[in-house]
Amino acid sequence: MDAAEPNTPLPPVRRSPGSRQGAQCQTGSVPDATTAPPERIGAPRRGRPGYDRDQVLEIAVTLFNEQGYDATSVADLATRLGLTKSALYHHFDSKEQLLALALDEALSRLESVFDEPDAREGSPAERLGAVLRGAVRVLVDRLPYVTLLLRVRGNSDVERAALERRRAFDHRVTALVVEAQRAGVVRDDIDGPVATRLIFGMVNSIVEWYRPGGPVDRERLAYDVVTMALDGMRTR
Amino acid sequence: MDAAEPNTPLPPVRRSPGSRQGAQCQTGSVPDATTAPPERIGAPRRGRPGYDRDQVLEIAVTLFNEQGYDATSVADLATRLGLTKSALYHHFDSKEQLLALALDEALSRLESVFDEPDAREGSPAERLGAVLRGAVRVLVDRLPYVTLLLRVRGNSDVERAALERRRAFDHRVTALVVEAQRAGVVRDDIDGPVATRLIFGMVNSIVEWYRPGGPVDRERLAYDVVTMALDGMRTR
DNA sequence: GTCTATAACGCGATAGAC
DNA sequence: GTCTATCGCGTTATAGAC
Repeated sequence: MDAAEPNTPLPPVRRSPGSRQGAQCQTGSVPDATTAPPERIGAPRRGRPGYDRDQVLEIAVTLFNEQGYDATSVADLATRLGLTKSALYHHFDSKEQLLALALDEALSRLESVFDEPDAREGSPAERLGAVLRGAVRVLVDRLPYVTLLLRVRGNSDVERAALERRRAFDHRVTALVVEAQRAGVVRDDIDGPVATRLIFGMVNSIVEWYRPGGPVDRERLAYDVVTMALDGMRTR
Repeated sequence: MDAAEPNTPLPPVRRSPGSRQGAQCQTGSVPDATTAPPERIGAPRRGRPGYDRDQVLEIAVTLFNEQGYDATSVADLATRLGLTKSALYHHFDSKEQLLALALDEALSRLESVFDEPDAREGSPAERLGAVLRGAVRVLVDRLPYVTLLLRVRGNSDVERAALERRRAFDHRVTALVVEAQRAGVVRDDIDGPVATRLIFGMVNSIVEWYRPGGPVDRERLAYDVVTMALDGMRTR
């Protein structure tokens, strides 16, 4: 392990519990979906704040992103949360479960993009635009989760399952691109799958530099990405 | 460290010595470019193939990409090369030096893109296109090196220096984009730096899926990337 | 002199006992 | 919760083979 960022100063952890956007529809298959009471972990026993499950998860994800999943020990996590390992293990089965929950959060959100009305109606190009816009919003709103997802390299069963699900998502977008090509609204001199991958490269790269609270507005970014993807950079 | 892959069963270690894929392509202007005698490491003493420095480096980089830099031990490397740790240490100062050499290789190649004639003459848009095309070629020709570079997160001085150099490269491209905007050949309704980052996202994502010897041709890819970056996906 | 092998050092982290 | 044994890591010392 290296000296990376020894002790980052506890980023703003706040998060509204009921902020699940996107028609849940039958995308279902979201195992936990904690819409229940915000149970406290690490109770206010000695003036400590106490976190709910979502907050614990988000802090874990942040740590995974900072140090890498492997390099993050459960002890690190416990320290950051101000409680003991055993307390953590009382609420979560394993470090890998935290990873699985985080990846599911990112994937569920991404998949729900297809359920939004704009993504289901209109021309292929319009639907493609809606999906891309939705994806950008998910990236921005769930930045640490998607960041973690995009760094997964398939080093375990959990990671491989996430990669598979991500691929399925990509395929759905590719199908949309190909459909748009057949409809004549998207150039067909570029291979559909290649074009789709390049677009995803563009969208996904957002996690590398976008920081909430920074100068770039979320909606502006979503618009710019779709515009650049569809219309390119050259003056039209 | 985690259980992920407890003890990977030593993947197919053998590798034919002369299997350097990807046209060697003397893109020129490569600083070190050991054009000297191909000194052998792990001499043919006992029927071992023997590698030159570049080959050792490439194998190291491949391992770093497969397992991660931290998770790759010098012993792993030695095993893969069919020699002992100390033999390795005779030729290289440290594991980190291997990393530094690899990152320098990637960065030097990328920087040299600006030196090519096409990148120095013509309109801003033309030069931008040339730089992007050159960058794609470097990515493809030096895939493992650039892959490693793009995964660097600044966990050590060597990594931070590489990040700094990479940022400098990005700034030069951003300047080109802004220049092209002022010249009126690039849309100015999108923030130049944002657009540049998105373009880089597109270009850099190539390392995630492109595989030499696959169905996608290098020159075709370079053309497609520049076309999509400048003209977008929509039918024109 | 050039290269490689055996052995071991020092350090950090992890795991188990208490 | 703290302490301690242990292990694996990058790295080095020394010396033998070409």
